[in-house]
Amino acid sequence: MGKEIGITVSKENDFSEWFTQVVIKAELADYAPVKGLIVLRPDGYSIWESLKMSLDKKLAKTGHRNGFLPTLIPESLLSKEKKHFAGFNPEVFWVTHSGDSEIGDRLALRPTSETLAYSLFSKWIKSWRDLPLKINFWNTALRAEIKSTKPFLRTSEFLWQEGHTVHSTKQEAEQEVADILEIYKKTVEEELAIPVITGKKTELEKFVGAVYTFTMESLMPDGKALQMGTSHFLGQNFSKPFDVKFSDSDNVENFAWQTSWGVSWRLIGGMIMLHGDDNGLVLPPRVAPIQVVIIPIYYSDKDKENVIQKATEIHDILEKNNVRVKLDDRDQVTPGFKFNDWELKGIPLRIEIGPKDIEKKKVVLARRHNREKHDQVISGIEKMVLSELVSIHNDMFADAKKILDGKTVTVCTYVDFKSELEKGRMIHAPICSNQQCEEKIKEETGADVRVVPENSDDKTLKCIYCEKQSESIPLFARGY
RNA sequence: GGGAUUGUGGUCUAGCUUGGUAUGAUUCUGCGUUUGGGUCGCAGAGGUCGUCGGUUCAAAUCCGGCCAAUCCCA
Repeated sequence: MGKEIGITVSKENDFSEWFTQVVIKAELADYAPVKGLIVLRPDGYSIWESLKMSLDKKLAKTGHRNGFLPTLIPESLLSKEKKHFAGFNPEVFWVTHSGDSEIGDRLALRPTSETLAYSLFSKWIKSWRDLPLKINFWNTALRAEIKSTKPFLRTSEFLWQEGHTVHSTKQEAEQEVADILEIYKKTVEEELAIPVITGKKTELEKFVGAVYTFTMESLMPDGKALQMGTSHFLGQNFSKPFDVKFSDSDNVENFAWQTSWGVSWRLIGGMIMLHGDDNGLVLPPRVAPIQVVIIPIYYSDKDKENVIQKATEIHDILEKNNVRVKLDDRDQVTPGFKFNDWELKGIPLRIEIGPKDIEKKKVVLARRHNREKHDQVISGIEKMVLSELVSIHNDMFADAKKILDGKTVTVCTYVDFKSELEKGRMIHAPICSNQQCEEKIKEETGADVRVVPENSDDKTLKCIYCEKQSESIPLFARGY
């Protein structure tokens, strides 16, 4: 019995259904009444808050400050940069009425804020002394997703941050784009234990309106790549139409150099897919809303008193050491039920304590991610728990890295390319400078260039599609 | 963009073919019993059958629109 309480399908056999069940049953999120929208529940939002805090700290250190932008953008403004607008237009939600009266210049629910932010930047910036301008916005973006929506991965409204910076020189802006990518990578690896591959997007896949786009990609267990964050060098593509100008020290007017970058709650989707198992969610310790759960075990009232007292002591000492800890003192369910319950919710570390343990002055520690149990003496437990949490994170990252590396291959022919793709691999394959080859490969196989890693230039091989001289060896995969 | 499937107490579900008082389990509340990997018993609570409309004396059931979810293909 109890089958219907937990996850009813295996991750391996029915990945898609598994993912949805974990999201709903671990109480991270639920469906909203409108297509493609989800509601974040406290455990889901708490993970987002952890990411936000971690990123905010790093961004503050590098001179960024947070601001807030409204959701509505007039069409006249949104369409000012034509390529950019054309790229987004099909998925824009439009507000056409205010009450019963029609709005002349209809309003877009922001798909992204470049146009709105930059129309203001042109007002705020006059001199080189006003630069660099580095603002970050924590908000949501709305993009109408007609088909195959998935909680956290593809939703019509999503939480994200969008950073926008303005610089007086091209070099400084390019440095910013690279620095942010590094910050993103660090955050994802250190908070979520997700290994990523960084590099550039191709012309075909870059952000419309950018000169170039940096990206970080990860591979999910079903063989599809997930874009985890992007950082765009915008050059002067927006400063010109939006008139973002500054006077330099010689009092000559120049167009500014700009960047924009963002990560979304997709990161949470990636974390669920990568680390979760057949028992449910597995949370990396640094973002877990609860890091340690204590399960008291007792038979008689007398035992109960002793056990609860000891469990409370442990709870208090852990709390004093800044561990997010919960004592599950529910009386109406059995310890066995609690084990399953907290495993479903992915709590990284469990402490079991019963009469037998108290006699021996120890407890049982159980790790969620590999389900290993071992005894631990009570004295000095706070130090042990803190180091366990670090070690759990490291193990989770190492396991994920092993999977990623094991699923990344290099091929030289189109035949091999297709067969490796069917096995759910990420593939390094040489390609020429002709964009049509890239397009054809995407059309015929569904795989696109996820990222062109640094130092992947190579002119000594043959393009897997046309067999002419290669330009680089980018990384291909099917994507989310 | 094309196709298929689904929607019944919080959750899973029977009933639908052949229209007539909505089935069971789980959950929840109370009491007792149990508690080291999803205890058991008794009593009680909980449903506009996704939604709007049509057919009919009568619709969860038949028909249509819409909404939502899932999967497959481009």
